[in-house]
Amino acid sequence: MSEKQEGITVKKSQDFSEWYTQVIIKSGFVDYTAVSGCLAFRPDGYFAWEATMRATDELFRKDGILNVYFPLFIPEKFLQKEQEHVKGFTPEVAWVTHTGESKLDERLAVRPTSETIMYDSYSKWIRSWRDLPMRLNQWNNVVRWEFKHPVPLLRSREFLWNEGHTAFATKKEADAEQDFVLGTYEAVLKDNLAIAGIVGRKTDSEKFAGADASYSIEHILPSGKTVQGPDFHSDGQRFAKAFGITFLDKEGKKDFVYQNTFAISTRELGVMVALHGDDKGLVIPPMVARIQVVIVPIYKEDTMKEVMAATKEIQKRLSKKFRVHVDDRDAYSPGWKFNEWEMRGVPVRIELGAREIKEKKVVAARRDTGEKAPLAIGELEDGIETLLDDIQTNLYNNAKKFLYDNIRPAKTYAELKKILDQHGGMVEAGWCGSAECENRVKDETGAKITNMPLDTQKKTKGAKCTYCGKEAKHIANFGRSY
RNA sequence: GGGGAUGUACGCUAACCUGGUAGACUACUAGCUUUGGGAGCUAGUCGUCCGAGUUCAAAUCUCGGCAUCCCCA
Repeated sequence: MSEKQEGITVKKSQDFSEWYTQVIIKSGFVDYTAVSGCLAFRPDGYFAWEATMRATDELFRKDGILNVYFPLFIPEKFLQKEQEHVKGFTPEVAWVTHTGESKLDERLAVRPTSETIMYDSYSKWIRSWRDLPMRLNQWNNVVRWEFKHPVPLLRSREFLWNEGHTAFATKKEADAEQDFVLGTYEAVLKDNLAIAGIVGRKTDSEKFAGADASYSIEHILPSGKTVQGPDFHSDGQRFAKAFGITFLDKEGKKDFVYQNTFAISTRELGVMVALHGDDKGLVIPPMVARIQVVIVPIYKEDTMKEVMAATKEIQKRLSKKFRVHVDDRDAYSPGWKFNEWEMRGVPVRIELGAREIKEKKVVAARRDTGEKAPLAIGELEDGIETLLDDIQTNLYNNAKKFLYDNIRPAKTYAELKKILDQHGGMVEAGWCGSAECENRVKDETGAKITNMPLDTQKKTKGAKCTYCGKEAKHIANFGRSY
């Protein structure tokens, strides 16, 4: 606790960008470093990522996905092997060209994603149908040096993520993985970061470089902009053909594997901050909070001994079930501490003074609503547990409500434009499926198709493309994205 | 991809136009005093984004770079 900061000086509703930057930095979640676009994750921020990572990893592991690790560097010739892939990533690759004073014969890419280096190994590891499915995953960092204007977490040049890379004998088996992965990501987001998103299919022009089809979970931020969350790609046999990943099937016939890739990244932490934070600062969902409960002892000189003894006692009890911190700094007033812990987003604060000791109750303040309520010291564990559960649920419900409140249907193109300008968010509209209409809308409004939600596709009957008026093949969500 | 604005201490800001001892608040350190919603006093520490140019002299003027923010595509 070496530094203290003033509070947040702008309102979330008035200047979202400024608010976001202030909250994320002043709360001590992450910080800028000397390298533009590359962040330092501070203990609270990294804890939230670790919690998200652990939850995801656990679900992957239970389903049979195994963790591996591949090099940070990728030989240039590997990137060249799949043409769509190289086209998509080349503009943003950072290169290693020298070691010491000598120039490398072949420069090495700092991985923007690991398909190419992993699949080179897959081609050696996979020989028979007995080797399949091969479902591997790695937790690592990647670098995409494209951005003109980085935004902490939401658009960082280096970010942390998982990259799952699986290989199957048949398309059917490969496709069957999609529901599991997207369902896992949805659950992880809900149960940990308390955020929601729209699951859908990307259009051909927005799909992953090298994939046959891409699926994503899309978020809406309070600024009205959309942001892509976790994704899943059906790669078909494209990479298998480029990297020679073949196997002999039961009949002794040689075939290429069918592959999927999928990822969730530290960008989700940015979405969490953006959605839950308020004018007082950060609000961290209990599941990912490094400190879930902060105890602020309140004493005068004559009550100090008694209050500190009670504080230690309660700390000892609560630490068995929760992540607890006691703020015993003598130099600061209780009011100062309240403000600081609120800015840092700690879910529950316990106020404990002579008055509480006498009444055998503490004051518990919840960060999400700001409500203060007495809790009986005798039943403190239950009371805190209920409170933390409530906060987690409440944050998720609010995030979900915000999401759906900001998706509005449009029947006509004029309506679509009007909604984008007035509200931002997503506009649900019919689309004929042509790249031409998609691009026209993008050029004219700046909004692209975030995805085509899986659960609205049945509404296409009778719907028209909002741009050309022809019969709609899809219901698409349009939004201006980060 | 195009345009605009801004860079002074951890943060916020003054001096810049009109070149001449970088100052306030906050934070930080020490001591005293205080402690139920950002407490006070005293003393101290820390700064002109980087590089080049003009000049006796540059935070200030010029050029370049870098960074941050905003708008448009």
